[in-house]
Amino acid sequence: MKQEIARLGYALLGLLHGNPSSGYDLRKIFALTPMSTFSDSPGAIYPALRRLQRAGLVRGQVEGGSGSRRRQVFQPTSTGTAALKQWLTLPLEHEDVVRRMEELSLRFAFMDLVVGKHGSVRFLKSLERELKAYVPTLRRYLESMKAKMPLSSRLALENGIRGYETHLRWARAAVSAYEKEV
Amino acid sequence: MKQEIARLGYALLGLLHGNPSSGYDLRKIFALTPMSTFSDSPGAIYPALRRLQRAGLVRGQVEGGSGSRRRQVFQPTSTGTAALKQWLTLPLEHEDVVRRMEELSLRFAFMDLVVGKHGSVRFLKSLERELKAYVPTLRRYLESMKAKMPLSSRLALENGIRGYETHLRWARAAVSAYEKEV
DNA sequence: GGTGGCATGTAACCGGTTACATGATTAT
DNA sequence: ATAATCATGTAACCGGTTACATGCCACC
Repeated sequence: MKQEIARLGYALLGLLHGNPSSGYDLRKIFALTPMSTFSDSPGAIYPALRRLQRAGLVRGQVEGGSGSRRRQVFQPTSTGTAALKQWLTLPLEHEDVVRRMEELSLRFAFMDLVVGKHGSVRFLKSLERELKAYVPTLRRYLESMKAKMPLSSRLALENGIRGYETHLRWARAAVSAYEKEV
Repeated sequence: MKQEIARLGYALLGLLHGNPSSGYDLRKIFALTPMSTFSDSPGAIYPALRRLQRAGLVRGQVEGGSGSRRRQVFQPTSTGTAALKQWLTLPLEHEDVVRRMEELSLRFAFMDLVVGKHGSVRFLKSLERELKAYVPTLRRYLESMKAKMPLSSRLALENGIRGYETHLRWARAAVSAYEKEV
């Protein structure tokens, strides 16, 4: 019963939260908006919705009347919302920053609506803390290794580090944005 | 025979190029360097090496003498190097930037050694071209949607855009780095 | 003789990719 | 009528995750 939820599952839960949608609607989101990091393939989305439904995390209701392939609109159940909230409030760990930065971005996108401003700011501050620690270790690694690295490898690493530095600056700016707001 | 090669497969081919290593060596690279976006799990690496071997892309030779679990060092065959080169010189497409930016970074890291300065610069210029086109479309999307988006979603998108802007600035700086060099 | 590091492997499970397939409704 | 779009589905395949397992060697 307590099956794990995959990334796509959380993306769907987040999108459905406060926005009941059909599989087709969700596909269009993935196809036409910057959420296009996710695949809009039916082979990904419909099975994912079924899994969520079987796990009792979303409820679907068929719109209109006749026909075997009629539009079905999904929305999270209370357990679904709880699972989403639990995911959003998971403590941020070093590994998240190293290997799952995109997932963190996704989590943050849903925060306001589900866990509110406080949750969002708490998240940003722990992200800031992790990045503040991580960036210097990357810089040190680059310094100690660059003599032995080919230029493109060095530059690739530099690119990665700049990415993290950008995230860090962004996190600080985002905290200010919340402080300014209201 | 013409099986597709997964990302991990290319990562291994790239690391082995000019650097014959054992599975264990490769695991340590993934565990201890900024290549840690890849898993260092034996369940990922050893099967991947076997696949490459079966496909004739790497050749392994057992070091030392006795024992059933003796260190085995792999290196790319000429077909392996050809496959790597082919991957590295694949034309850069819009979809790569949208959905596979990390893969592009990985590709670039191996460029110098395999396709040389020319290949690296060509890659950077096409990356620059793609990003120069993509960033404004993201900015426009944000402008047109931000009124309807919760703050955290807006900020998450802003984060993504800044990431791409950073990549763009980096690509330009990287081209200069090549021009300055020799 | 026991701990820890070196070194390699396997198997169950699961989710995404790709490709194929169906059928209703709307627009030309 | 027929093409396009709405809308949902399935099945084979494949690779990564997780967990488990084996065995050698060095050192204390």
